[in-house]
Amino acid sequence: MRLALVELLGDSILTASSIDDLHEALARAAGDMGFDRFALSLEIGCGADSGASLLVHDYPASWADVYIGFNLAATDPVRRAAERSVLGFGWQNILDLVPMTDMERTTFETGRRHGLVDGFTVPRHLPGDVIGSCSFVTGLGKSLPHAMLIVAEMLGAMAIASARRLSGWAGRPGHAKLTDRQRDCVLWAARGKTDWEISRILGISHETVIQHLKDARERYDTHKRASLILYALYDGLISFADIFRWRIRH
Amino acid sequence: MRLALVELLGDSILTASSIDDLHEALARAAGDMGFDRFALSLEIGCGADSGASLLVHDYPASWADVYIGFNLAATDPVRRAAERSVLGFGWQNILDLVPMTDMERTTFETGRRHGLVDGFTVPRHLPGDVIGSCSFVTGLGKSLPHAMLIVAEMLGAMAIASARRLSGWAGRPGHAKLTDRQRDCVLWAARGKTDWEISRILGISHETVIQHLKDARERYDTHKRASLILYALYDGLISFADIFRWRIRH
DNA sequence: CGGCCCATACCAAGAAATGGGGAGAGACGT
DNA sequence: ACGTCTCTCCCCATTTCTTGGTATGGGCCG
Repeated sequence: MRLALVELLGDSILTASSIDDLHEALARAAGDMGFDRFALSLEIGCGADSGASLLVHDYPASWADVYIGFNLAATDPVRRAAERSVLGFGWQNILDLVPMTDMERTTFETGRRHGLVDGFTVPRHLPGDVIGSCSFVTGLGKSLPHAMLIVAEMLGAMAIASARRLSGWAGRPGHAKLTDRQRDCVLWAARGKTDWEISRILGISHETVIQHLKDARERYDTHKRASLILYALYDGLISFADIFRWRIRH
Repeated sequence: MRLALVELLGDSILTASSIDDLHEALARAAGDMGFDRFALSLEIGCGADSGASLLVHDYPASWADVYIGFNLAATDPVRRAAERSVLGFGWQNILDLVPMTDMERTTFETGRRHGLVDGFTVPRHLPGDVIGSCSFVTGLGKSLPHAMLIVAEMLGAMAIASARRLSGWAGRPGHAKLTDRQRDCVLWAARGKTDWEISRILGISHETVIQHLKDARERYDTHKRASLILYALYDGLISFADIFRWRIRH
């Protein structure tokens, strides 16, 4: 019974007491589900603060060397798709989530030649805290175990939660918090307005807008308008919905 | 068989063609799992002003009125825990995730008096995009259907994905495509580099970087560097991990 | 009360981005 | 062979952003 599999394997993943434990538990889980390999990736503590990254996998060493050596993560479509999806996805369906550049296609094909033919990736994120994904991969001459994808979805999520716990990251120490007016200015800046336009919109002087954005940049310890916007967006102070003003119907 | 339940109910949730459809599917799912009620919340924007949100639920009207009227979301421990958890959690375990203030305890107790005694909440987030949670709730004299929590975890995630799609967030067609080089420049711009710094990093002339960004802006029909970055981010051409990762390594 | 935060307003100088031109080399497909 | 696209490079003028200051008034809290 598949659900018993979730509970059994899930327990060993959630109670792992070390990264090595987790490696072992995930390797067994991947095998039991009918996959050949796994990879768990965690980016911890992104945003204005620096954090750490964690990578646990049993990919071929040849591929791992190439991947890390040439920083292929930068052109890995799987990783990027993982940040645009709420649910797990098969690698065949990546194009439904994100467009692929030529470089990314190359990275994907290179992986395939190293034996990473098809896979199922489970994304799980906490804004301002962690960006995680867990992939289960099949090799040559094998197709994804479709009946097991639901199990993979659960186990992948558990693996990410477990890795986050093991990494000892207690969350971001302190959000840079903006005042209401600062946030207003950042929001309108994100909407593409100039300082002068913002001043007309908010009914305050041009110099005041400059001052608010100056203060906001300082709080985020950055010198760039674009970075300020990105930090505020990542922290959830503003959102794409705010920026593009899309209306959600009820 | 419980996993068959996931597949059956999950299908009706994922294929819902309207919010009303989704409401109906979730109500049936909650009942079939042994819960009494459900609430699905999609948050777009943490700021109070235009922060669009989607709320689908079958909570008692009396509670909904109080919750919205007094803006209890601001002191709802369930909501706050949902922003700090990777996996679904039972309301009994909220204290493992976040400390609770007196006000939050009051909100929690008030909900309990309105018949929301215990619950299981599934969080699911996409940084810069959506903060979602789906709760399944039991009433008086009933305990959580523990065997069904895994099913709830899956169905809750599906409900969030479905609601996100229905709200018009997913499936935005017509991506402007950038060339590889344009994307490189946008990415480094998102990392807070000036045009001149980008030229040194990519080993090309300052003028060329300016040209690439000029072309990229034109493709997205914008006149602002920040907007260009946001569009590329929204379209999935670059990601938060792309933007922030390099910091982690150095 | 004095200190702190917030919002408001102003000035000046330098750095950076933007918009308007133009141009050549190489790849690719029809 | 021709057009299209990409990547590369350059010039100029103008706008916008960034940084360094200063300053006033209001509100809140110990």
